Amino acid sequence: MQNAQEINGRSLEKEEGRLNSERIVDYIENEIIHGRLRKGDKLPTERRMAEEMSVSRASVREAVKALEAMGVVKSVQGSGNYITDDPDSTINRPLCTLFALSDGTLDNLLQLRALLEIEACKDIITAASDEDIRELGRLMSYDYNAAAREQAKLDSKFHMSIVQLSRNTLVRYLYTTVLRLIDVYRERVLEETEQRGESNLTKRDHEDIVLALRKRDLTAVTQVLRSHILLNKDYRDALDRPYRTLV
Amino acid sequence: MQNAQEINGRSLEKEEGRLNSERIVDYIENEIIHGRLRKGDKLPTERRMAEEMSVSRASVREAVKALEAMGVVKSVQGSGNYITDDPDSTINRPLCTLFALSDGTLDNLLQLRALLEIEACKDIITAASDEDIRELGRLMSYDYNAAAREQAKLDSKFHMSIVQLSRNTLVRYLYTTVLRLIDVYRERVLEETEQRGESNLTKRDHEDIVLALRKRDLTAVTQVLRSHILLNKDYRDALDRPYRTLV
DNA sequence: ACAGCAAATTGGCCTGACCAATTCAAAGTA
DNA sequence: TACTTTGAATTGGTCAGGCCAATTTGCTGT
Repeated sequence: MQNAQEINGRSLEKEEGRLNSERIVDYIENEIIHGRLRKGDKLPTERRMAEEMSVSRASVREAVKALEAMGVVKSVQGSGNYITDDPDSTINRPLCTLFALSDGTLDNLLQLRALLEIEACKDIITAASDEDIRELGRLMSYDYNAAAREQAKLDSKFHMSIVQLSRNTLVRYLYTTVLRLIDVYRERVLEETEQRGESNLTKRDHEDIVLALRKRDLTAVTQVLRSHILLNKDYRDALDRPYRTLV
Repeated sequence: MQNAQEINGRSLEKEEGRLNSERIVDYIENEIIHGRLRKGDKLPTERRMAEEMSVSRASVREAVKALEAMGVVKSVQGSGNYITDDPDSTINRPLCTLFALSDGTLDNLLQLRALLEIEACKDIITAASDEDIRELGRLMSYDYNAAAREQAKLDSKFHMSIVQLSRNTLVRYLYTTVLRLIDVYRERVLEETEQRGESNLTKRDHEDIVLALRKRDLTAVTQVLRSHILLNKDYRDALDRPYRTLV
């Protein structure tokens, strides 16, 4: 088998120390970072890549699976491997298990959540249209007497909608992940305690948030958000325990 | 070949739709999240896992490579696969290419960086010891006349040291990643423009930061950090261009 | 022009083999 | 006894080549 190869004039020599699959991952990552491969593009066939890079298909597959784990590639049987950028499946899972490994606490999560959401609100206050904010108001008017589980879902949706108005891609991505991590815990709590009313507090908070946004009052929105997120009594008992032990 | 299997009483039936490698990833992730596998632990042999789960070693390897891409596992030839939690190799690369895919701008990055570092400073001001802050001061006193590249490296180290004092695991992790993304760009700039003095500004800022921390003055530290990070003229021309086009 | 079907394509998975780094225990030595 | 050496066993890295299953493609007949 050959050892040196060229693809697009780029050398793919068998470097010392690096695994085949790593080299392939690097190559594809590079193509992406430099814009030669873009969202939706189809990668060459596994068999073809294997041949071009003079490696076995097994190595190529390991690379593809790695990229898929990073959420950069999506495999479709019978069709091909495609570049994607789903922020959900992406950073999400890695960050989740990583966080579990790291003895991070629930409080860590909530703190970051508040940080990101407040940042998004800054953007909203300075740049969002009145219509955008009105839309948030509509999202807010859901049934606050529905089942707890359903309600939690809508609550998440409300907050997600806020953050989606941020102009910062990274903030939107990370918030998605952080909120999901929190939701996992929330779900767990719901399983155990099942139901419980008291969503009036939530309703009140949500109204206050939208109101403050409408007034473009950052101080107010910051205050409400901090208490809404950080002082939620559902979390109080668990704040300082490692997230890992909660889910 | 068998289809149903049990490991630790947990069923691993061949579910519809899920890939073998995915099932294995899920299984291991789960073991981690629930604390049954911890940092430093060694995974079972690839051959053993393959046998236990009734799949081929190829599938197991795809799963292991996926976990490695997420930074959760580290493979060592001849030795084994180990649970790790290196925040560097971890979230870092995925986030990097993902960010490249997403049209995120350099400004997005800097904004988030400021956010995280200021959050860390809050922690420092309320909880760090005077000794910790003195240590920062020592880190700061490096040669501000060294080569630009060397200087950039020390600058990063200084800021990293600040954030490492945060009690929030997630903040520390994310900052590492964000800073690295920025450094990639910075490195690029250095390659092009090569050298240039003017590090007195940096020196001044760093002094101000440590001073403000020493005084436990959050307002001051916030102000200095924001201008230090956001108003750096090196970035000015590139702020609104997609990060992808910069590296 | 369209619907239906069959072949080609493409990813998913398996077997079984060999290499290379590491580990480990037995044998040898000081 | 304690340390070193060394070779076998272990374990990840890679390969070849095959079969299956989903999808795509293109031909065919209406």
